[in-house]
Amino acid sequence: MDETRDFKTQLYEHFARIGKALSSGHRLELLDLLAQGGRTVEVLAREAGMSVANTSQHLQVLREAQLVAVRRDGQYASYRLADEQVFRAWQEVRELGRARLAEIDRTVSDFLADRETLQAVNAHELLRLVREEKVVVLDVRPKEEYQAGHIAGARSVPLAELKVHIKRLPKSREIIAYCRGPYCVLADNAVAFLRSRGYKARRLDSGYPDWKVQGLPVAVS
Amino acid sequence: MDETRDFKTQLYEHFARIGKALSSGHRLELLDLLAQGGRTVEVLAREAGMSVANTSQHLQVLREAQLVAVRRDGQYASYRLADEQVFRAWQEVRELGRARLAEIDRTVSDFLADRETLQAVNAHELLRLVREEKVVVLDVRPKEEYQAGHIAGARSVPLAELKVHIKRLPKSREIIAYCRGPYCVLADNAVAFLRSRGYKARRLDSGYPDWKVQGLPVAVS
DNA sequence: CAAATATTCAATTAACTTATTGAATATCTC
DNA sequence: GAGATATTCAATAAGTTAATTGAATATTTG
Repeated sequence: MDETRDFKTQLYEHFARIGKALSSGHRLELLDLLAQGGRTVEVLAREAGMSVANTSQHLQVLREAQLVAVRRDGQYASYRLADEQVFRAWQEVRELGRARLAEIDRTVSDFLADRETLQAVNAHELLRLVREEKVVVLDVRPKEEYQAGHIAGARSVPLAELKVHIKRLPKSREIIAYCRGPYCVLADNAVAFLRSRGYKARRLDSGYPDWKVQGLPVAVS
Repeated sequence: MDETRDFKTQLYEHFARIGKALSSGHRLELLDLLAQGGRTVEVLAREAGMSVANTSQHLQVLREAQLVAVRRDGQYASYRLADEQVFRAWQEVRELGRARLAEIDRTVSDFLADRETLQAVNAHELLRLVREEKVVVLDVRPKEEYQAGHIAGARSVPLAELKVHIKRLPKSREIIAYCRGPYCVLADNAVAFLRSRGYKARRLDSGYPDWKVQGLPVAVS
């Protein structure tokens, strides 16, 4: 029965390829960006603060583990998540980290001192508030990410445009901002700005990909 | 805003600690064993075919990532999964591998040529069959694992005892065998043996931890 | 077809991970 | 308290991974 041992070793070694792909901070950041929609190498490199060559190499690793797919588009290579299950695996790792690694909470509250006062709304509460027309929902990600997919009924107001757009927001209704995910700071900044101007505002506790993967209503344009 | 970059880098680096813990075949095998219940270092080493020192080192890595917890018990150190979420993360990695890595299917069908003919039952079908009292359910894992927790209504018949126990099984009802997980071969062997003796038998397509994590009825004794 | 742009590849270096070995520690048993 | 057992630790050697650099390739634009 030593064949059984070889079989097991080989099998777990295969699964470990997935783990290896998830074992670098840079690669997780790339996956998290790709969860918002496809992107070129250069854009990914800029957004993740890495060199293009290094980004390309990490993308090769993700591609070998079949977590991302690439489509050549003229002179650009456009990468995207291979499928939604890849996001779910990253989400599971993220939630496990949040639950078990105290350092994560510490890092977050060092950087975002007022995270606790934010009273973030969860996805199901938000769905109810939207249905009852009690809130205005703002997608504060870059416009291209909104166009690639957004929460049904949300308006696109990239953080940079919020200062201008604010005049068109009602003070009578609460405003809910969301962005890429629970650790994305765009929504925190939006909420802080809105509150400083006397608006009632909170953030969604997760992000667009989390909303989508739960099967909640989305729109594309 | 370079502080934001540092914050992100640090945060993703923390999450990558979880990925790193999942990036070795040996460690995944240890987690999969621990999902059946707590075990000592020596037992883990024997079951995973590793040296005790090496097993201990891998367990330290898992412990630093907070995926396992240890309790000293006299001269033994007993390791267990830190919580059920750890199993879910491993399960997600496992399912992602199954869905995306063709090598996994190939490795399985090379070793278990008749996997396809097995017509495995899924958890919800099994639950229905049990409720309707249409089947006999056999837990073919070692007795200690049955005692640490098993599917409600299942009988403990470790594979080695099946030859003796077979006399007490009805030919009129179908027999469903299950073991540690979808890649555990104990249930395959049990089904092959039962069929060779003229019994109607199938296996559960997953294992005890998968059943439990779905919230289906379990028993302990 | 030359120049510009986007991406990948290959080579290098530094840093990290793994398995092995043997020693150290800690608990139990007599 | 001596001997046995279980686990961890420390040191080593071999193997792997990461970031950087500069060159190679491939596509578009003029």
